[in-house]
Amino acid sequence: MKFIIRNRSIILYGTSLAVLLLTMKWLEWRLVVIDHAFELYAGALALMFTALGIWLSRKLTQPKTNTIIVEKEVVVDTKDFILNEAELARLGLTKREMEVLQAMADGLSNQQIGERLFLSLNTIKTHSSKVFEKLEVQRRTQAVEKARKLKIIP
Amino acid sequence: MKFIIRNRSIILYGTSLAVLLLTMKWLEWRLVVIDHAFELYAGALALMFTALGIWLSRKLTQPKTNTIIVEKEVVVDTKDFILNEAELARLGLTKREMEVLQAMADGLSNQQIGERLFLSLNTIKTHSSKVFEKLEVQRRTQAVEKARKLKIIP
DNA sequence: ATCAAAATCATACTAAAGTATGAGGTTAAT
DNA sequence: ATTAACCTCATACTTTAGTATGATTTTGAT
Repeated sequence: MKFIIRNRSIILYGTSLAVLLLTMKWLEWRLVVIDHAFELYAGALALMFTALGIWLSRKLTQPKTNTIIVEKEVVVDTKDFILNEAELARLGLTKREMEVLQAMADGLSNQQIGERLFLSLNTIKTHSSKVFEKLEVQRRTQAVEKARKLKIIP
Repeated sequence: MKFIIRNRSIILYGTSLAVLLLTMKWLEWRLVVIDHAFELYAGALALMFTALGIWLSRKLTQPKTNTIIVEKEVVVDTKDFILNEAELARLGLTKREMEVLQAMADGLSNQQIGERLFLSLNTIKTHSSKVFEKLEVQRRTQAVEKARKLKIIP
């Protein structure tokens, strides 16, 4: 059953051919009677098979597809923080200094930063002072502001 | 000339038809000699016109267009700060408190904020304390952090 | 191995930030 | 006119931040 469904085009084509050949056979007899109708007969045949060809073509060939790609702009919320490595290099902030700066940006107190990084309060003070020097600021709030502007922290 | 180019398919079809009819005429003569070749002749005719039909179909049908919409991510620098008025209302920050908060976010010291807003240092301290209360934080850095997260300052 | 930069921590100090409380003055709504 | 919220400022105090200086230790590069 599935075979029939799958190959129905081929079967149909075969059947059509058979039917047409029979028709031709009948017309063959007609030709004896009305002799000069041959051109009409041939024309009809041509038309029929042309139609069959067209139909076949449509059935059997998958349609041509012109794929039109339309680019739709999707606004992506710029979490896209691109670290400004040039600035970072220029400023010469060390790893630890960056960590302290980041913690400051998170709103932590020096005490809390010390706890986070397992360092003493004094060490944090030293580091933050260095950060301020390098960023040429006086306060942690300014440091965070500037660091954000320079894209060295998110 | 343009007419020829535009309708070349039709012209070709017509020409093919003419050629085939001539072929048939020739074959008609052949039929007299080899009589039972008629089935072969018909079969050939059928095949030819089927092929013609297929060719015609392919030429004449315009291709289907599959429009594929590709979502392309476009990075838009979200300067687009949308003030979260809901949060602002919920927190109940006053005008002055907002001004102080903004100045804090700009990295100013309380002294500088006082100068900017023509207020005394003590007034700024009062305001900032209120801001901290309302934002439920202890330090200015945390206040700025939270305010930014809540989208009440850029 | 040596040298410089980085990292750690301390002490001592100053400056700024933050808290608590109270007291007038202004303004807008009832 | 009264009330409540807001704004202003002050004093007194505590806490945190920031500066200056110096010492010791790690670490990476020559």
